Amino acid sequence: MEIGTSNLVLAELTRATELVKKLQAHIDSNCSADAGRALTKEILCCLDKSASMVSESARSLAESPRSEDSVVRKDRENKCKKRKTQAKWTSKVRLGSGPGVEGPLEDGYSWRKYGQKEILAATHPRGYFRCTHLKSQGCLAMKQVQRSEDNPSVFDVTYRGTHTCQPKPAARAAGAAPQPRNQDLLLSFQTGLKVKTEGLDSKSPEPASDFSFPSAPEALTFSPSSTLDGCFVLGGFSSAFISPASSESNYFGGQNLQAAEWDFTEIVSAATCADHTHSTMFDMDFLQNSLDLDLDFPFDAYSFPPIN
DNA sequence: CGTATTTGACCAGG
DNA sequence: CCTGGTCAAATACG
Repeated sequence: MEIGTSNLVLAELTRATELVKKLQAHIDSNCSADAGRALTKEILCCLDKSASMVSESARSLAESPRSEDSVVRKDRENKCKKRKTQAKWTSKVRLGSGPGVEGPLEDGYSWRKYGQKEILAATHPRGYFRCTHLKSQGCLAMKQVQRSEDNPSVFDVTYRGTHTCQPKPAARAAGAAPQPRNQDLLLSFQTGLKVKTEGLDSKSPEPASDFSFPSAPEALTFSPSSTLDGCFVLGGFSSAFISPASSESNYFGGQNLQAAEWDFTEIVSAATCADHTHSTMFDMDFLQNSLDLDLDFPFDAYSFPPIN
């Protein structure tokens, strides 16, 4: 198995072990059944992730054992790279609108809508947005927004990519506090916060057009996660991925990124087996986010010289 | 008049 | 062939 994958699996197993210990402690001190259930869920998820990592790794090895193949494959991927790489979404956040506010919350960035699509399994269409500064600054951040099925005042927002754009100078009114940036949100996820403003107010009847996003300036509400303390172990992951991803020398660096790609895809998809209100997946998504920056970064983007 | 949104067409992947 | 994601022309907005 690949080194990176082993690390990931190891991290998951280690985490599962820790959780089992915790569960044992809970049982010994006959704590609440809820806490126990939460732990059990966590553990199962860990094991599930590990299992899928292992099976995916095995499959991958069987499919492309030789390097020539991967060269060919890479070539092909370059042709249809767009879909391939962009089909991966990174972080998911549930946002409710504030009282009296229609539409999703302002997250501190300016977005331009580039599409809307009726989704088969959803009653409400999905809106597609990309950063306004895509052209001016090559900012690749995107998001997709969908009104929740059960609670119309809640929006499921899925982010992809990291903002590389600078905050608009003009938009900074003198003395105004900086708005929360996406990175901050992600960091919050990392530290175990969850973003969920659901149920603040649902007085808003459906707007005439069932689905509209008049942007309204509104602060995000953060609530400390009530889930497990120290809910995620970053150790194995950071050694395997965070450092390379954050090291500039590894940009466009080579096949290891290719390999890392499916690792993360797998992880993220596996992470969705967790209750989506749980902060774990945000941690995962955070990692994916930083990697995606590498994979999706256009070579002509500002701030990075083209490769020779 | 420049910028943002809307919306049907188009395309890739499954 | 179906679906989700993106493009781009037309349109609306400030």
